[in-house]
Amino acid sequence: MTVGVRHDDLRRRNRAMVLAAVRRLGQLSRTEIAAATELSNSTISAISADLIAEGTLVEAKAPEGVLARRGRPQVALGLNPARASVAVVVLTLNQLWATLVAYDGAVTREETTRLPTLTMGRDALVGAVVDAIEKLASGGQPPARIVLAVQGITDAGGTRMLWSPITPHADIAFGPLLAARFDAPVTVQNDCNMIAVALKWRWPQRYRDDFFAILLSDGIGMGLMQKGQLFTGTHSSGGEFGHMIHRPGGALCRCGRLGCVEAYAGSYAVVRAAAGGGENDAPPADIPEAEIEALADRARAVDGPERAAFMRAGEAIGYGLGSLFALFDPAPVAVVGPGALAFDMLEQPIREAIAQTAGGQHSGAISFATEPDEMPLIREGSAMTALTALDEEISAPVAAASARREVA
Amino acid sequence: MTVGVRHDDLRRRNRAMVLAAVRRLGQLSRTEIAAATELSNSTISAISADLIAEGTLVEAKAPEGVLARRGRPQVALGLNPARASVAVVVLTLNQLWATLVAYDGAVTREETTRLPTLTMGRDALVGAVVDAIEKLASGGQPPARIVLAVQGITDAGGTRMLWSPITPHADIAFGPLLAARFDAPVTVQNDCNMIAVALKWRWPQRYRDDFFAILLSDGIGMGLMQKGQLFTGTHSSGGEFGHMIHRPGGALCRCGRLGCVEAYAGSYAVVRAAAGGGENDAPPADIPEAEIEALADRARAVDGPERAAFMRAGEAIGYGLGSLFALFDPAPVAVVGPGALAFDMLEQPIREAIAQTAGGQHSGAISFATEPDEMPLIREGSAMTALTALDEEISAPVAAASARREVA
DNA sequence: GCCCATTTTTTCGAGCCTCGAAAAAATTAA
DNA sequence: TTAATTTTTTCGAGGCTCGAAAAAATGGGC
Repeated sequence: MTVGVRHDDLRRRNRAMVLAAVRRLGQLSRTEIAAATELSNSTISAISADLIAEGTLVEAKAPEGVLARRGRPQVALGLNPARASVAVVVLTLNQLWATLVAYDGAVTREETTRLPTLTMGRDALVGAVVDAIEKLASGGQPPARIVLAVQGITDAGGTRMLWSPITPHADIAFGPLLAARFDAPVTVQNDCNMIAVALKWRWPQRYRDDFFAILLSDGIGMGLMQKGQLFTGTHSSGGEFGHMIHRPGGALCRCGRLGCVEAYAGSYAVVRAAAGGGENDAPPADIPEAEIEALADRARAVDGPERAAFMRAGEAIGYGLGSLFALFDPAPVAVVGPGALAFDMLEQPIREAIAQTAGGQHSGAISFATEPDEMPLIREGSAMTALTALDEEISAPVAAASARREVA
Repeated sequence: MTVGVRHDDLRRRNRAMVLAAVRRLGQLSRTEIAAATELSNSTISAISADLIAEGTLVEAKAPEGVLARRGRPQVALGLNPARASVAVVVLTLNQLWATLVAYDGAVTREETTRLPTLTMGRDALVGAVVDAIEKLASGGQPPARIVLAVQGITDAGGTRMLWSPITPHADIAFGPLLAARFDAPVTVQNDCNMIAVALKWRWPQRYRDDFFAILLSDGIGMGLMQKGQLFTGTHSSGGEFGHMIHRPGGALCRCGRLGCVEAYAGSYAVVRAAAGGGENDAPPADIPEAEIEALADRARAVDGPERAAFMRAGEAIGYGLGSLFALFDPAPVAVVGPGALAFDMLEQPIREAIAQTAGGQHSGAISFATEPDEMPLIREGSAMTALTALDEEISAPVAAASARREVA
């Protein structure tokens, strides 16, 4: 049950700390690493020598146009891009985005493929992912890790996609299938969780330990950072904000249930409501983005059913956030995805709704930021997820590394 | 930012592991501790010698009627009750429960005081807590730690009570006040969180890493264990399940807002609804338990407004749980407090409501257990919270301990 | 009763790891 | 060219854990 700390763990952890510092802060001298990790210079000297010998870190040549001070110049250490590479695949409705990322985080190769995800067979879908990764890796070193980001629900272990709106097929074990094919660890991740990870990397001062990332798109998703950790469910990717119940017995949701937040705030729900249809009408599928923008323009111009639809969407999101704040406490919110383009209409009803809830006590202090383009975030978050996992893996084999060094 | 692991941490952590193993599993021989912690016998020998020399552990004399095997008999180590004691104070409506607990977890002294919490002044309330602890500690060693459990919201740091239904006074800094008076660390904890802690200690196989403890009383509270850790908000004790919004603009809650779960499921809400009053009537205060039992009996006997009130309560709880499950995934639920006595009427509407939600996918697998008496759990959870914090504190001073040993 | 088998616990030396201090290295300023 | 300065490495000390061996403490069998 409770497991003691062995002696080898110490080195492993400190190696991990060094890698984490370099990954987060970029090129750092040994002295700077010592300051960041609070380890002694001698320890950093030893660890970085190991990491350089292994090819994990490299000494940067140019000290950059840094003003030359007196004394021995610092030599910056950086992640060795050639150390390994990771593959990121993002699967969305009718599209597949594949990216190869070097160990230092630089994007090496990118491919985008269109494919009919809603009508494809299960095996064809898996095959498409395999093909994409194969194409990425062709001619280069095989990826050391693979992250597949999907809309929908994944399992907490990251081995399978349990359900996704992009395909009628449920419970696809992408993890084992890809791992067997490419002989590398694979994790399947929820797209919104990757957005949250990316926000933290990209704007660490704004999105530090606690924040909500709400994806407003066809569906409604959420990624949540709590106490510096990505929040996940106990069995699944969790955080299904869009399927919290806003109005019991209310509007028909794409998931088949009634009254979910998404059934009011998903773009299909807005389109349905604006069209004046009953809230239990089957939701329209695959709405072109242009249609929604036209709807938003109309809503801004005229106080008609379109505007009412956006107001109802904002209200649903606001009440949902209020319940969320009752559980997690208020924190900054990032509104991501196409829906962010209509946030000017959503903000007021959202704030009004939150003010009606327990989370509204400090409603003035709740800050919203918008980011309409979600794809770069999903890819960046996935890449960082893969790379930090790789860092952990690289930190482990102390025995192997020191043995190799002795031989040399 | 990222901080490396120093060498001293190693011993400290392993000492903590040893204490945790003995606390969780009871009297253990050195060999058993080694097995539980996965540390070597030699390490356990060294650590336990230190802990015994400090007076933290003691060798148990009687090997109990354990069947005598061949070989050197194991000598069990246990927590030394005289090592320290902790004080637990539970503040509820009109009552104060104080308990002194020895280091091994045995209850040494208990006191219960009645007091008019709703009408008392702020200082009088603090004074009552001080008096209770003074009385507990009189004649013995001063408590090494104090835990104060209260209904309502506390801050995440455990220093203050932000809001409680038992008093009109908000934001009382019990922590600093008591700490200054008794020269010991103090934490202020939410009662439902303490229930969750207690459930985990008392039935570790049933309530392991993930479960919900729902307190059904005058108000509705929740304690939540997620991934083995007590869930708390980022700024407050969090998990205000009772104030998630069940029906936007719905029934008037004790908190002043409309449509909270508690406004349907708190006992005041059930009484109000059963009495046929409007759902926006001011909620009745301080309902005697007998009245509620009579209401429940009536509801069981006749299909009238009383039964409808319980059904509506169950529905609110069920929808709330459904939203909770959408975020955290389904997990076992413990229904604690007086409301558990009416759970026979609540279960069906709860299950029906959950089945209407995203969390209902596995609604058959969701298990409920009831525990009508919440006070023993609150006290036990508070005591274990104090004692495990003390264990951590005791694990730290390695340098001091070994220095002392050298002198001897 | 005595000796042996058996199991627990302690002791001891080896191997790592981190740290502080001192030495070495690599510059700029004078 | 030398002195000052800053970074990095080296070296020895001190801790910690571990495995193996020794010591301790008991029951079983003759």
